Amino acid sequence: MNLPYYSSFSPSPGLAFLSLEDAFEVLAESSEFREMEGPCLAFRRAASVLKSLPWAVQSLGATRDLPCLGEHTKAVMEEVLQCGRSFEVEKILSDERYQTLKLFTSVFGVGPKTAEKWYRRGLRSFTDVLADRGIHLNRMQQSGFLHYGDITRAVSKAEARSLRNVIDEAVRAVSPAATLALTGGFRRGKEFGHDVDFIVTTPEPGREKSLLPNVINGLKKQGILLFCEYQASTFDTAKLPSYRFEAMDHFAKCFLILRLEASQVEGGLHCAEGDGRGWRAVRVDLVSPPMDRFAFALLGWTGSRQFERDLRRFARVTQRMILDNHGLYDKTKAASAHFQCIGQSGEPFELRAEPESGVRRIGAADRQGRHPVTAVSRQALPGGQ
DNA sequence: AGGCCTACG
DNA sequence: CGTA
DNA sequence: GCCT
Repeated sequence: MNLPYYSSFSPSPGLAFLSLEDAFEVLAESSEFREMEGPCLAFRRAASVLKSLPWAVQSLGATRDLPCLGEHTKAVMEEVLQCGRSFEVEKILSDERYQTLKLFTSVFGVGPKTAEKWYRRGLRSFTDVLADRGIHLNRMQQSGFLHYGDITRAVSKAEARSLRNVIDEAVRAVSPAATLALTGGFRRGKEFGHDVDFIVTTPEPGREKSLLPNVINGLKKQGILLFCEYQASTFDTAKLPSYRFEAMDHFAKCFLILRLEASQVEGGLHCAEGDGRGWRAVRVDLVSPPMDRFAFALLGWTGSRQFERDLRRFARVTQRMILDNHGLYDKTKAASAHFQCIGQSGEPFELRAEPESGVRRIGAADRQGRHPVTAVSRQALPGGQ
């Protein structure tokens, strides 16, 4: 069986052989910390290929026709398959620099560069960082440390459902006709996530501009807004109606940290042993596209990250199209410097690979393996649900 | 030899 | 630089 | 590091 190069298109129950997958994730992370972006991506793809398989790899021969697995990754696999461990991976895991950078980058707002900076200063623990007078934490990092325990703890499906109610109430107070959709990992059928993503849109044109700020204000008045970074949309039809592509930048969105009350969660909070607070902090993302862009936003925000990468590269290289969260553009039908946008005026768009390309149209759940659903169709559009 | 998703704050 |  |  031949898998397409764009590996995360494949079905993927992916329960077994976590150790192989984890081995590549460690190698990817290590590459990232050493600023080797190429190898990092290659190991991520290798991990993604393994995750996408519906069976457990038990011999090297079974990986013969798989993409993204080359000399190095196969050598690691042979080691793991034979003795259940890899010398290279264990060396990385025992490395002080790797351990420290892994710890630092687990903080919301701290990436590889900042982690590296702190490491070079000789800092090795959170205590070291917080005690260093020479370190200025930005707003995001302050929140990251303040809510570290809560933010790094998984969010349950029950907590996501409860948050849906909280957001829905705040949205409905602003625009009763608005549509709210749960996206991200929970839309892919996951039981746990690290945050909760929503798309909110209103049928009243132009209203989406004030929608999010008003929702944020509502949450603030409730006293449950712990962190908020709001990004206004740069979309402006009045300015450049004919230059759609360049005018299209980004939808309004916000990264939030919300206070979730235990009393509002069916079955209680997913919290630490002996936590008597009765609430926890949760990362929440809201994105608010104009209604005619709902489907593209949903496609872009349903993920996973590797799936989005593969899908966009596939659109560009194989289909000669450009895909982003706003639309799909046909490069071969470009008028001067601009592209024609596909799938406007409400008809469902399809980025459907033909059978000979070895790729099929799939649903959100297929992006990590569960029941089949139609990913992008009329049913996914507001009013169709 | 050159690319690796794309776009924001 | 960081977020998704 | 893997692919084109």
